[in-house]
Amino acid sequence: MGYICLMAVDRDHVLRSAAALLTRKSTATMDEVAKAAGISRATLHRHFAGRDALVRALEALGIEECEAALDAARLDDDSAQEAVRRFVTEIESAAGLLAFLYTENQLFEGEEQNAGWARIDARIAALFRRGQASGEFRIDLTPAWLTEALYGLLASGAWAVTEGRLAPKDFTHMIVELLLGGALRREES
Amino acid sequence: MGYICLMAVDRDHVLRSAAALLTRKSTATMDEVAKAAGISRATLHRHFAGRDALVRALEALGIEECEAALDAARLDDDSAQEAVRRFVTEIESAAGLLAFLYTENQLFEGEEQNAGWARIDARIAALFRRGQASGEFRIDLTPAWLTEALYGLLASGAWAVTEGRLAPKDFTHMIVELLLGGALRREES
DNA sequence: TTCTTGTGAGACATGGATGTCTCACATGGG
DNA sequence: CCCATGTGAGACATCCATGTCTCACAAGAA
Repeated sequence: MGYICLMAVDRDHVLRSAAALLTRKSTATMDEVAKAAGISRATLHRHFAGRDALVRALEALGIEECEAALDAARLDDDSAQEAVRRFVTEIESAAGLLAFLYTENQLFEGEEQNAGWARIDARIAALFRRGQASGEFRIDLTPAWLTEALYGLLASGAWAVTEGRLAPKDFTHMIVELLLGGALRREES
Repeated sequence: MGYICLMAVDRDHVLRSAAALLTRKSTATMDEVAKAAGISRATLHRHFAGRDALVRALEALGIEECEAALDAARLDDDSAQEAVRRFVTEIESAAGLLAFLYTENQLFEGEEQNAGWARIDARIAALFRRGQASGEFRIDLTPAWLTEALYGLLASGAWAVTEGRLAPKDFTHMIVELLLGGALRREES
């Protein structure tokens, strides 16, 4: 009975399809999500009890990918600047999902959010703090704000790509360069 | 008969209340919007034919405030850098509304968007282009991306403020400094 | 006062998304 | 072959936001 594996594969495929669709149209119907995954609404419902469960699962997936990217980026190696660069590179494929979850979180309002985000926030903020401590980053921009700004830029970048205003290949460069270097020209050092 | 004026005042008040509410909870019900404005749902309906009309009116208000901020910022005066600073200062009070409209626009999908945004995009992009031409701004970040990033940072800043992660008084500084200077420390010039 | 006007409250129908159910079918193993 | 399992299609009830309507009330003008 390999059905457990089969279920898992299908579930993941459904999740990926849903993420791809909801990135483009955050209000997509369960019917549309099902069609996008190539399954019927009934089967979709067998995997996820309801829309809420689906969003929660997507949130878990987003957190998972985010933490995987943080791990892969080796935040404690060499300079904080390079670590940021690596992280954005690693997170690129999940940026659309992040953008969806970023706005979705806005309307959770009262409810407590998944603890995973707090962990992720802490790791990213710690990275910026390390950069400040080492003298790489300026200290008048708080780590919390830099973290928030990074999310915002990732979302902006993901949307700009889906709407064709930004070439996918420029995604990482545009985000990292703006976040780290800003728009002003540097004096040649 | 001063009723026209009275209507206009009420309508504006309703619009402001709706903007404030929808900034915090973008899925708020017509009922909630009415309560937030201190009127009944029936009266709200007398001002705006439906939710769609309300959102359109908010869009028009956002465009109006945005263009007013662009005018007030005198984009063609002195350095592009200072013009950006002035613009962010001017737009601060409308940033929440902008953030709401920014995400709302994501789900317009097929429909053509209000031409006002194209005008605004063009003016902001032109500002960044001027900065590049004058040598103030680096040329590897496209004006279109800088414009997009500015929107993203304004939205991130507005949300961070409403959720208490950013002090309102730091709003302009955090956004402008990150956008223009980036996170890296500058060598003292 | 009387009439007009805007409003609030509520009833009511509508539409759309959702959740649940049944049933027929296809596939794959025994 | 026969049975079990997962699936698709569709019917169905339900919920919720929305849009429309009526009616009574309060405030202001004539």
